[in-house]
Amino acid sequence: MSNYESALLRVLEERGYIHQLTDAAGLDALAAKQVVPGYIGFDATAPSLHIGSLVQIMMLRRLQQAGHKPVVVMGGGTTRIGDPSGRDESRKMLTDEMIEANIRSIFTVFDKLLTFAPEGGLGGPTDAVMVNNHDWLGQLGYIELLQKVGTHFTVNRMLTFDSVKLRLEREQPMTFLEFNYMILQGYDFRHLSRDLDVRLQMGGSDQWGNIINGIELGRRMDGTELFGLTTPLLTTADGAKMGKTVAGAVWLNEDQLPAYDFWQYWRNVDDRDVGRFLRLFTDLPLDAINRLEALEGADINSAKTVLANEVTKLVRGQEAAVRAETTARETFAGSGAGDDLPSLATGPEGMRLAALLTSIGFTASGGEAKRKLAEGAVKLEGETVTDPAQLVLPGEGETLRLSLGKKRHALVHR
RNA sequence: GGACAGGUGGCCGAGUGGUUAAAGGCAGCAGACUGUAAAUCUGCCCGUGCAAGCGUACGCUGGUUCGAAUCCAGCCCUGUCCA
Repeated sequence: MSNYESALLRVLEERGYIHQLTDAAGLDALAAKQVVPGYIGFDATAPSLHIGSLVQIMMLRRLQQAGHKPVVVMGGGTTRIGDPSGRDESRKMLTDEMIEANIRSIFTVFDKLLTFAPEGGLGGPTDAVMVNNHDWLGQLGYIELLQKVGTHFTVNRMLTFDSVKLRLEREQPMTFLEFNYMILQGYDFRHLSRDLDVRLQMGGSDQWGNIINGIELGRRMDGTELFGLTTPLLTTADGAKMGKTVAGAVWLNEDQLPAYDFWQYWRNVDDRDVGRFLRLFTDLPLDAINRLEALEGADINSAKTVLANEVTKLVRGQEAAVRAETTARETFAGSGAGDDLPSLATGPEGMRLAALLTSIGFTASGGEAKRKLAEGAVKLEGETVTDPAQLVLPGEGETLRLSLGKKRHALVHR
């Protein structure tokens, strides 16, 4: 491994963030002598990012910790086009209002992990800022775009990019609109380099091509030297993409996924992922991580608890982490039930078991609820129950514990 | 604009007139085993109903037929080649 001079690259290297780097020596020298504003672009297609983006967010945090300036670029403009990378199908269009609302919602998570400049300003040299690429992309006229940016791209080269090649190979359609995405994203970097003196763009490994475009563009248009860095594609040890669970994506925002479920995701990671995730997603010092990672057999469970606590603390706050852990301990260790479990009121009439399972979100349909009951997967107050028509009516002030399988638990009250 | 190929359940992919709610695989859920892990084995995997059943579903719209994902016509969409 290289011996970096700058704190930034040392940390990123040690903790496993670096996959590809355009000019390691150049960036190292720069970061060692001055503040390097660096940016990562994020999509605004949903009201929350999920943990697939957490590596990037954490990387911005490291950047700031190392004394540099994080710039969060929200793709308000590019979201209107849709990144063709990694997907076969064109993306749905969102309205401007939806995109604005998404950006506001996503900001709340960044605000926990980064120290931002006061609203509207650039703040101190290492204060984070969030910008929206619609602000500059939206003003570009088509002719202007073609003249300024389009002349620096050759179709020959664009066709060699993975995002494009993949579509062509799979004989999937790619619209001209999407084909333009890389031009716009390249322009982002160039714009930011002039406007905010940004010198570094980071991103997932699928963004390599886009990042290179920006670097090229900066060099051709302004003669500026820009740097690019990508993170490894994060898969879990068994090869799946990170961030999918029972209920779908693992969202960062509290209103998309309760803290308890968020905590559980980390508590349940594969043994083999524990060390890597601790390095990437927590601020724990490396020697502490090495100790935790070395645990074997069932002991590694305590490392997973640490992981869950630390990540939840960062993303959801200290209080949420404590609540989630307490609930987990009471639920799994004892036969009790922590009060942070999802809960549901039956109303004074009570509810049939099958309907209850579905309303609480354990099953997607009444039919599935019945099948799970028949499989003996459902427990009420620790007793296996099988009758879908059974009426569940907790007494006044009483709380019943309903479980699907070993992991999913909920509280039912009147 | 022309020729050819194609559009099937979350994804991949069989199926070319009835026994097809549609093979198989992946993903997912549950059970057993465990450590809230992995691997393995087993079951489940459109909706609704206690059930018999009913309702939806194979790009869209019509048609042929007792009966269509399967045949016919028109349309829409995609790809490849040609202009």
